[in-house]
Amino acid sequence: MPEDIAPAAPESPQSTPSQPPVATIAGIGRHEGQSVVLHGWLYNSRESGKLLFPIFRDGTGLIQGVAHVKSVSAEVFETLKNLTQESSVIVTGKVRADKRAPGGYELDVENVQVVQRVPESDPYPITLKEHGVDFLMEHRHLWVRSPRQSAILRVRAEIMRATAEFFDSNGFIRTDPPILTPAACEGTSTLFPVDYFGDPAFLTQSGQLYAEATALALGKVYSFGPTFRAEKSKTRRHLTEFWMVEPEAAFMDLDGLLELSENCLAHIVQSVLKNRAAELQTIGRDVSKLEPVKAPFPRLRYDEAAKMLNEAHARGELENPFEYGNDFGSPDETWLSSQFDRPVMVHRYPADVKAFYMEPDPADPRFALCVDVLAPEGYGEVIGGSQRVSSYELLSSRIDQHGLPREAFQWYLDLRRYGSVPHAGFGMGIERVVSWICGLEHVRETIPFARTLTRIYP
RNA sequence: UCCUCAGUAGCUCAAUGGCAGAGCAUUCGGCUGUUAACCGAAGGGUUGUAGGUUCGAGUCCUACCUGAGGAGCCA
Repeated sequence: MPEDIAPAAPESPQSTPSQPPVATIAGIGRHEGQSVVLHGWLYNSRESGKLLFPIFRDGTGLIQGVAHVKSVSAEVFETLKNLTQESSVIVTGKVRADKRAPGGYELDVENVQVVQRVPESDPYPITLKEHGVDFLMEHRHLWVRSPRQSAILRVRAEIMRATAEFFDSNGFIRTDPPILTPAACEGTSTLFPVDYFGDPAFLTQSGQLYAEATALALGKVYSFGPTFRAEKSKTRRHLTEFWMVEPEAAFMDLDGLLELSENCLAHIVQSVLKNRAAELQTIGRDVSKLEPVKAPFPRLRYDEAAKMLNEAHARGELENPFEYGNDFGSPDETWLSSQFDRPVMVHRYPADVKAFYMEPDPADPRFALCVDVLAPEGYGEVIGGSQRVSSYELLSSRIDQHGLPREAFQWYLDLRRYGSVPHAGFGMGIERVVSWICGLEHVRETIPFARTLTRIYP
């Protein structure tokens, strides 16, 4: 139970003629030499005899405070000396530039008001020392306060903002699909079932089919939301709940889709480099690996990629031989994506290993007009897309061949009955993009609260 | 679903089949520029669970539970 709840915050924590202005740590340089008020938490505290060094965080950054026994009142000194990690505070102090400070500034503390004090009997569980994955994920609601995790979430927000900006400024209209759906779009084994007033329903695993419908209404559309897959995957690239962006455009062919993919990814990466440089530094990301990510991206036919994989295996760089005709395995993707300094676009896979809705290549129907975009440094697939089957007859027979429930796809077949056109789209997994741009080991750190095969708490 | 590894103090980890240990965190004391501060002291344990082998099991064996990494599948 929280204790020491302070009375209501000051009537006007904002600036008044007699009170210093409320500042953020990120913007504190604008107040050099002035007194400011910070709203935040005690991140850590060091002391050296009669000198105290409380470090505060406010969500925008960290700043070290300095308080000497003779520079503040006895009451303030005692309060600071006994303050516990992650106690919430309202601090007043004077901003001073200091070369010793990592952020360039220190705060000479003048006053501190404790909003809620963390009791010693139940200290904040996450210390500044090392912790294991299980412990951190069990305390994810607190782990997000750490500087590195906060920085990752800021980069995620920028990636989402830049993604929306890209599509909005290129004539795409956002049309979000339903999350509750009556049937699978690719197969039923990986769906989360829900009870819909007594009828079976599922959480969506892709908004694509609905995006195709709105694309034929509005021309160019995109959806942006959560999707759910009950795959029993335990890898650094998988979540059971993840966010996907799915653009879909009428009259677009595979070539147009390749251009759209590379322009979208390049815009996102360059936006993060421009707007979140400080966060990338906090995370420790080598930005020289991101700077080359500009259009055009290298393009490989499936056949060329397969040849490269075979040669790599012959040189001993890949353990297992690649069997022509199969989809690429995870190690294959990792190797391929490590060969380039920017994402590589692999297109025209064998139709047999790809989804039922993909248009066959008219030049050679054994191949599908599809593309996988593989992020560099071994991060692998971040985008999967295709030109869609536009013929009613072909789509209808494909649905039967794949054993899909015909009734559930009547509305989807309608799109080929009434003014069918060539159209194309892709799906981009936001968490994989965040993981790549931040240079992370695992996607579980890219989303505020990850849902994985073994975890649904907190 | 399969393969591999792990589970000991709040956390991170030690302990040859033979007395249950350290660092951090917490508490107490010291230190006027510390950068995961440092120095001294104290408290803190049903060694994941259930069986088995043994004079003796944290350690060996069996089953189960939980987690991690990987495969397949995918974004």
